[in-house]
Amino acid sequence: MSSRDSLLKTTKELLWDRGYDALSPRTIQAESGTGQGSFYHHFRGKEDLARHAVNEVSKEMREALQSLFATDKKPMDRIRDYLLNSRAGLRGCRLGKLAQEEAVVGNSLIHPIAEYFSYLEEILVRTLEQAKQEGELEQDIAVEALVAMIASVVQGGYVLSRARQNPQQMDMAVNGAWDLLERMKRRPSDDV
Amino acid sequence: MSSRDSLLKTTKELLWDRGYDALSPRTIQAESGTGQGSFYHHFRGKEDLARHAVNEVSKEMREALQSLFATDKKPMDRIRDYLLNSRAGLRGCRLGKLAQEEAVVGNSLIHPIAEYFSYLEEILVRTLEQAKQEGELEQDIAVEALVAMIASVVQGGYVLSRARQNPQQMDMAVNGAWDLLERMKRRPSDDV
DNA sequence: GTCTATACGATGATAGAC
DNA sequence: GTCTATCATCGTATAGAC
Repeated sequence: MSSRDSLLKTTKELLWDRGYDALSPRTIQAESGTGQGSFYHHFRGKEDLARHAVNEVSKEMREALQSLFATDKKPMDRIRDYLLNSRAGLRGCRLGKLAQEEAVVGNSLIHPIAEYFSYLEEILVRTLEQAKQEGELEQDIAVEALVAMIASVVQGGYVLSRARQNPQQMDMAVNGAWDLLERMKRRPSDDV
Repeated sequence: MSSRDSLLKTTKELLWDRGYDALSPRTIQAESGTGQGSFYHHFRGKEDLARHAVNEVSKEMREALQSLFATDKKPMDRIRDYLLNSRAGLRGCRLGKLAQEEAVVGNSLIHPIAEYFSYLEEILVRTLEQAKQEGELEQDIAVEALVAMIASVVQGGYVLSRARQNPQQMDMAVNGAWDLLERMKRRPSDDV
């Protein structure tokens, strides 16, 4: 692997665990086995490297979303698959965690992060609209709000898991959300 | 205000905005108008001061919860009040934000944070159980999961608001959650 | 209780040789 | 492309005078 790739790969991992502010060029160099020379030859500096890394993470996560939703399953089953997807609650969300840092908001780093959540919203809206059309979901549900709720439960699950140092908080949160959603699926008795 | 109080007050504010890691004794001194002498006279160091500050925040937030839930309203109305409570989405949760920092987890700071969320869980469980007893909520709902979902939606609302730099994400998330909960309230037709 | 002086490692980056 | 040397500044804390 080239020095550049090595720097990027290491930075992606370190960003996940320590965040942006607590990350130092020296640490990245040590972990990736590269030196000053490579670091500043390939990137303008810490922010530049981090931006490239976050861009990659954002892209990877959008692709993962896409393949998760690109199935023949019924809309609400895709929602269920998303919600109940396995997650490392204690480690936190690769992007959501960064959004909590002051040094990230008001920085170029926020854009690829916002882009991911924007895409998540888009794909969830599309899926729920389809669920409505196919009669899986009641017509009078406010889709935008429901989408924000679904995305929030996942992000909040990470926060609770970390705050309580208990990975199960994540599982309980998404299960609670799915429980409600499932009951919301149009009942036979509601048929027109 | 005494130097000690001034240090604590300033630290609580700075912790909210910048978090623990990005906070420096020098900054606290500058913002609070105190000097080295006062800082290290009243506290052992940065972590000690931060712990006192977070303890106070945790206590304040638990008291706020308590007074929010100490009403004669029906259980589900108290849940509604909690969910739809006004929140500064862009600023983030004073405690949830800290839980995302690596320097906080695995530190004495995590305890007052966990304590708050533990208390929140307790109070929500109690309220939902009461809602069941009073027939406001269907009997077969899993309370623990629902509670984790409610707490998560709030925390996730903060994350989404910051990630998208849009305070409305918080409002949409809690509204989406309340919308589902309201539909879950036991319908007249379900009466035994 | 508060002040100033001082210390030492870490941070983020530049300079120039190879 | 990569290395080593160097730098100004910040972060966290101690020492001792007042």
